Amino acid sequence: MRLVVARCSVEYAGRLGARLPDAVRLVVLKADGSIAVHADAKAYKPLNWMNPPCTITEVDGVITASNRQAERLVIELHEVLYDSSFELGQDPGLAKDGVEAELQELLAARVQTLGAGLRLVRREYPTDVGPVDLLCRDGAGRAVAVEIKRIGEIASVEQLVRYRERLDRDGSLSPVLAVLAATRIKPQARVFAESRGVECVEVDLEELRAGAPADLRLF
Amino acid sequence: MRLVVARCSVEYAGRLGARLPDAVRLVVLKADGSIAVHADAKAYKPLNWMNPPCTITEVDGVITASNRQAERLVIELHEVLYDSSFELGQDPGLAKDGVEAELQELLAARVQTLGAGLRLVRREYPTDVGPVDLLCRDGAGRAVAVEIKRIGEIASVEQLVRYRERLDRDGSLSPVLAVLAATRIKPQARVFAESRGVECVEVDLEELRAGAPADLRLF
DNA sequence: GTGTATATCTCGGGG
DNA sequence: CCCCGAGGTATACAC
Repeated sequence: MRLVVARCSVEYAGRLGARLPDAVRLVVLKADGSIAVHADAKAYKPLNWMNPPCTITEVDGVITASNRQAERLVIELHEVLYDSSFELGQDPGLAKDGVEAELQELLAARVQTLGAGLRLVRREYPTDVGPVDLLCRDGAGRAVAVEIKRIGEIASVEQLVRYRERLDRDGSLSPVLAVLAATRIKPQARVFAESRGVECVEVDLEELRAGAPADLRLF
Repeated sequence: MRLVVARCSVEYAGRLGARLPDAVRLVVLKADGSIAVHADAKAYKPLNWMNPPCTITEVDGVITASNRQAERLVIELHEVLYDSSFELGQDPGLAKDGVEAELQELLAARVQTLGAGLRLVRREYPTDVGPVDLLCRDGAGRAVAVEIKRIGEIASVEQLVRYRERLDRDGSLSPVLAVLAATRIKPQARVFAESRGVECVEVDLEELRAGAPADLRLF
């Protein structure tokens, strides 16, 4: 990893055009061939960048990065305050929990949390517009499509309605009920769900993790 | 801006949990109070970070950042290879073109590109599910809702259909036509648009910029 | 503040 | 290769 702090101007031409006037910035050149330009604000987003694979050349204080799509990033270094390289090695990587995948796993093991009498048919049930998170049958044998989200928004409802529409074409499933399950469902999403006949269920991640669904805790 | 290169381990607890084992990484502490941890790969995304506003403390080689939502980022520095600060000053900022905003501006000035006889009623016409990019009337006086995208996808069509549904409740507008305008429209979006009675128009950004719509160039 | 839409989104997975 | 979905998305903007 090479770190350059320099007064520089930057120009990007590709999916859009962008220009950065002369100022002091941090330029990071990483081992994977990527390059990023950072200002002294915003933790997450670089001002300009190019992802690998790209080829980077440096001639007379002008760093040029370009890729296969003919995007170009040109950094003119006017005054270099710092320029040094470090050997970092491969990163062992990031372990995560609490994402949608975990929620799906927990709910698949306890679909009755989503409605009394529900039983799981399949996770990631395939349709030709994408996989349904959970396909279930309720106590009366009706098919139930479940979409799982951390945050339930309008787009989540639309996604689910798209799936239901497809599943309804299958005579062995139709008519299909739809349930949106999320740790939080935004009010407007709830209203929209109502208008589309989609049931909303808010689930408690901590309770699911503890292994005791709320409906069993009542006793 | 303070740059620290160090062997470190990192832990984040908040919207999810994440843990980074011991390895050499770059830690960037910016003037706006943000902090980011980078590996030697991926131009854009830090491994871990915390956005401002957050409070950062450092005690005995342990940097802790926390924010109002009680998220916590803890970086344990085990071996510091480099640690230095730079004065960068305020960045003059990024000028962009070619984004959706430019496309909307160009199309607003030349709505006839989207259909003969069209005239603009309003940009960002408000509905209670969000603003319609362009509201127009066609030669026959019918209301036309236009959604503008760089890339037209299925979600774009659904967004537009949502708007149309709302606008149709207004007797002075109903029945409302819908047009999806984009520099590129994906095939599946096109099929879906057809099924929803949404017209698709691909527009040429270069031609729009040149100021001469295609339909006028025929003569 | 919440809610909505955009992004050079990035990133990963599946066909 | 493209398409699609998730993200601690971040970020801007309207209400």
